[in-house]
Amino acid sequence: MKKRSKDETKNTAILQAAMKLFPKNGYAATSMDAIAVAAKVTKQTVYGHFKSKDELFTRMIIALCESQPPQKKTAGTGGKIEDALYEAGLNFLNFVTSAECLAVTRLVISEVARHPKLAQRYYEDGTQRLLNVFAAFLKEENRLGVLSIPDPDSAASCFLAQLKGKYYLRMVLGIKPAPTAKDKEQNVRETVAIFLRLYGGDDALHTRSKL
Amino acid sequence: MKKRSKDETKNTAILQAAMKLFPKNGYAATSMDAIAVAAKVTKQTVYGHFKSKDELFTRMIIALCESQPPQKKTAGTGGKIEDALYEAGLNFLNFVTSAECLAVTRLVISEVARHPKLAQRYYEDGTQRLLNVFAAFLKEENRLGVLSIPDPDSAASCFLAQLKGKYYLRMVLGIKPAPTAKDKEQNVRETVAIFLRLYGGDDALHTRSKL
DNA sequence: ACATTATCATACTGGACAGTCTAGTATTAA
DNA sequence: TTAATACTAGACTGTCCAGTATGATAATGT
Repeated sequence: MKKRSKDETKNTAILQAAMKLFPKNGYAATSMDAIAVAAKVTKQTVYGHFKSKDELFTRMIIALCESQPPQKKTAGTGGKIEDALYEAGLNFLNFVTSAECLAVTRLVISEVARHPKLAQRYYEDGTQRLLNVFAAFLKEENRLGVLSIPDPDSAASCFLAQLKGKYYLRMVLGIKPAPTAKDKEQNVRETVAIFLRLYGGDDALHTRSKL
Repeated sequence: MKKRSKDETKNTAILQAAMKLFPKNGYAATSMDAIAVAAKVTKQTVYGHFKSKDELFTRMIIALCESQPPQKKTAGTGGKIEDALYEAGLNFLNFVTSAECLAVTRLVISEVARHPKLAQRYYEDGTQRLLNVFAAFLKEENRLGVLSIPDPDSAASCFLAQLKGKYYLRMVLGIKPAPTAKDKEQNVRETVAIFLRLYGGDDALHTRSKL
């Protein structure tokens, strides 16, 4: 059997072109020709690597999901719990409201009817995972005695809900004026304050010990 | 000047066909022919009433915005504030997670890039307005002495954020299993509890006086 | 009554685009 | 070296669809 393997670099070039064009223009308005051009490849090659537009779209979204960096844990590093929550919250908010993330989110939402499994996957690999990471952080703080939250999963959900609540839908809908960096910081501060009022308990507990 | 006016019933038939088909299939996948058929009208007539697909789409969304029923006020009707919040919250949540509302939301989101003004309008006539109504409700309760919330707008935003936080994105993305009616009720109860812990102050205040 | 215009019915145009085909060149496993 | 396969280049097919054209009929304001 003589078999030449397909060029991996072309494959990723095609995927990357798709990652650029689909979120920018939407599924229908992105042509396979345009993707081929952007990937500097012939249309034939595109069809050699992906058997249809639909498959390319699907694999592109999956690749995006898998390329999401794992959120770093910051539990138990000393310092005030407020600061840790603030940092985690700001990271989260900045991530989900970044232009790229918003574009992909809109894309996935627009294809919910035709690609329900993709939406499911996107949610699990995105929102769900971040929720779990944050809940794990809270549990760790619980264990360290810094916090004492009866239901960390629920609290995590509450925190992230509050965080996104104010600006997320606005930004998905592209409402102007867009919130500034200061707006977001303010939002995170308020959210942390609310969270601590709800779950912080005694003020003396808010500073984490090293052990 | 002799002028025959266009048939109003045809106009609304076309709009209604558009309201049915666009949210169901999306902009690109809804053809003007299909709309004409659904409206029991010729394509010519469609173009007689709306000069392009784009205009029909735009007017359809605007008509939807305008047809949204004003949320009823329930301030100062006696009974516990918890119950009033619960009722308002459940109404809100059921409304925004109804199949029709979700479909339109997805549609507007999918067209953000091409119709930014429409998204703006949709937000203002939808979310924004409900937010204002709820804030007005809180202010009224403030005035009646039932609540004493320093910043009712912020509190309203907080309440609705918390309400949507848990299930809204899930439902926009069509994540299965979909939350049941009981799930939603539970969610509203939790949200009311959180709200009252944050803003309720003294427990004695939670029962509203008739005056 | 009459002219204007809405509506119907149906055919047509022009463009976009998914996917295929052909034919030639380059690469690489055996 | 050689046979298979990837890739290039570009033409081609078939379909879908927005929007127009034609030509006839029906409604309506004057």
